[in-house]
Amino acid sequence: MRIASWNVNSLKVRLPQVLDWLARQQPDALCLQELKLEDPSFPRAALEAAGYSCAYSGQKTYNGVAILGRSPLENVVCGIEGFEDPQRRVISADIAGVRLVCAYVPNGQSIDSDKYRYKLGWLAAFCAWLERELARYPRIAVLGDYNIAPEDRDVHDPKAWEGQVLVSEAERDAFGRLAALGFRDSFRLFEQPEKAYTWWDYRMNGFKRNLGLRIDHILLSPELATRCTACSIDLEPRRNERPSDHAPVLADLEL
DNA sequence: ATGGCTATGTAGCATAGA
Repeated sequence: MRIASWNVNSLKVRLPQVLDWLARQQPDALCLQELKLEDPSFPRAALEAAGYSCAYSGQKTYNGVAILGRSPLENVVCGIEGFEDPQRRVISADIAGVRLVCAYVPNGQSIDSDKYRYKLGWLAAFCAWLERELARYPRIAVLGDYNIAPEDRDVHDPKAWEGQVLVSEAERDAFGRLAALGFRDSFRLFEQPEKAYTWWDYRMNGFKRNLGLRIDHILLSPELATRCTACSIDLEPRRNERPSDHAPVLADLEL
């Protein structure tokens, strides 16, 4: 089973690229973030024609998440149970005996902003909820844009980024608490190239110069981690015309 | 030099992303 995650930064703009990518990689499930469209505008027909069923939770302009599956998606749940949040950032579903959580963690803007405090509170609620979900679903994967670079090796210039949003100690602690629950960063289960990132700034030729961050992750429950055979970042879509600023991450599971 | 680019909403710029 191949699962994947991609922050598309507008599904409306990126739909042709998503369809191309689905045809090329043929994932069994794809989690999308930053749809930036409302549910009535979700391109359901085009994705179903490509062979994917869809579960989505969108809003105007910002945020929005979806799960695409080559087999039916069941028990779809939107949001973090018990955490009121008007921002559409989480959707979960069962597919082929695996529980998938698609998440778009808040960016945080800067460490002195209200958005940073919202991010930390959001992460605390997310972590507490995932502890309960992990107990319910031994086969659970949490995919998405975490907006956290877990370690300095996930940052092109750790000195320049030191203490900033996406790499701050409090954010890395939150990521560490997910690991403490038993979730494994699938990318680090395997030997990987140096300077592997999933996001590059549109400005300053960030991608060409590989000035990136690894902030998109596929976390796996212990049971799924033992069944994971590969994890990689696909750089090809970042080379497209009008690319998303994020690249997709993929993981293969032997179930 | 705190800029640089992209997308959205909405009609000349403001907000947000990371």
